[in-house]
Amino acid sequence: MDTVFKALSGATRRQLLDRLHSSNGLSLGELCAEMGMTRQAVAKHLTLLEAANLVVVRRRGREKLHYLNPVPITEIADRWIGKYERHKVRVLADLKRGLEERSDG
Amino acid sequence: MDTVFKALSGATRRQLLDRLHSSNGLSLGELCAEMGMTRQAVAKHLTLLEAANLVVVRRRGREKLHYLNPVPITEIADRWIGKYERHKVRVLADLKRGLEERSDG
DNA sequence: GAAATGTGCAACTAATTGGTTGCATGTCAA
DNA sequence: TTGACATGCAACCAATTAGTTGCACATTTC
Repeated sequence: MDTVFKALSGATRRQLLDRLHSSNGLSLGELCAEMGMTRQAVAKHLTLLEAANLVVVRRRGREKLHYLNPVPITEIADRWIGKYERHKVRVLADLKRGLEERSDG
Repeated sequence: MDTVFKALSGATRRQLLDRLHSSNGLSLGELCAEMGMTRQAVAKHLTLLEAANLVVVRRRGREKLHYLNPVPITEIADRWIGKYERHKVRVLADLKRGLEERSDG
């Protein structure tokens, strides 16, 4: 659980999750594109994401394919939002998002 | 949004949220108890939690009361879990939790 | 099997972070 | 208005982190 928060704490790692969210199953090389840093740096970040089980990998020949695993993310909310509180909070969040989209979205 | 992840990245700050989750509206002094560090350190952590809007405060005389705000936490999940994917992932998370409770809980 | 491609591992540096100490400010009670 | 309590602010230090460079290993292709 600790590892999940650690993994999510870095902007680079969140960006990697964004990439995988919009295009799942990318290789290390593909993930490096547009990241503006060395391949080794990206690989280190992916190691943390794997340790947190936020990313799972599958090898294909010399390539390593990365897939986003959303389960640990839901467990974050479960820690501080009670089961019967969820719906109420979701309504609030949706309302907030709606207002933001109208004003500056 | 960035500030939320930064705030959640520290174990001490997560512990503070735990305290507020089980007993909302505590003062700085009350939050310091059982934290095993100086008041100033705790105050710094609370500053970050406020900046992230995870904690909102209300002054009462010379005291500063702290309240947990769960909305930013739901927004984390929204970033990487699509609206129509939520239900499926929740079922998986509940299943996982159920299995864990049976085995080692 | 040699070259090109894709990845793995380790040492190093600059910047950030988590905690400390010391002192200042504001509020309540007598 | 003095003393006690609750909090605020700033300088400082040790440990962690984000990125780098350099080299090694594995797989495909010719």
